[in-house]
Amino acid sequence: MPKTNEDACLCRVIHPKRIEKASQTCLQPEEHEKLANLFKAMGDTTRLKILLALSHEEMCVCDLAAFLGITESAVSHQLRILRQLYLVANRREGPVLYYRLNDEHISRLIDIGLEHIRE
Amino acid sequence: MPKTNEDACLCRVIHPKRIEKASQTCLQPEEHEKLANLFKAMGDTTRLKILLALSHEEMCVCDLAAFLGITESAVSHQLRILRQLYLVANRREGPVLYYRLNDEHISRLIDIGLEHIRE
DNA sequence: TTATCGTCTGAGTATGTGCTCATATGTTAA
DNA sequence: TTAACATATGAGCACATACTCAGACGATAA
Repeated sequence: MPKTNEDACLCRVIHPKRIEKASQTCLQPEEHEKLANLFKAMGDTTRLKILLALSHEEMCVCDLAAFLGITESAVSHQLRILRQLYLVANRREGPVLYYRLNDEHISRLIDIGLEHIRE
Repeated sequence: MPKTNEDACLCRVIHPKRIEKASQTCLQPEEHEKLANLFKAMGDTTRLKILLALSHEEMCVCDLAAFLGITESAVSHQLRILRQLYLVANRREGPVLYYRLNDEHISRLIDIGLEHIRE
């Protein structure tokens, strides 16, 4: 059994020093949760389509529903999630709400994600 | 009712030109699915902790289980998902498998995600 | 005011998912 | 070979979630 590393534990192959080092990478619990929620929000095919659609031009709920082929209610539910996480923002023009990406981070995340899957 | 945009539809507030433009942002279905799966994989708190832990040094399943406080089985299940999406890679040393991040994209995604939530 | 339209929200439901447990696989040492 | 250990995998269950439907809310126009 290889115990080549001097920091290996005696009982099993556990490396206390590595675990200590790993614990330094921990985020604050709220930050960790927020970061996971950000990726989770982008990890749904419908929401990802919305983000891609908004990456070039703002659109209203009607547009998005017609584009995605789902009800406006479903779009609204998803937009709520994206709004709460500051992935999208909106602008009112009369009764119509126009949604857009909130900042540049979203497009950058998508670009890097695409780089990864195309590697 | 505002129909300020010349491309607004008559029936409702639907903008055909915007929808046409949005459809140009569509990815190939397999790519779209892969991209969503990538973000979905990073959107679970357990898997995100694993990725953060591996961001500085490789670790074996034992290490990760001890670090996360969950069973090795649970870790193995999550590592399988991360492996299949090429988020992590492993290296065998005797009976022990050491896991590491597969490439630089993962760290960059995490960094940009952190920028976003800290904005 | 009322009527209409765009959007939002709560309830209900079907599907997805992350864990535990038990077992299988694969490697090393005796 | 057998035994021990590290890891992987399948089944089952509890919980999360994305949709539809029905109705509410908010803005505009008559």
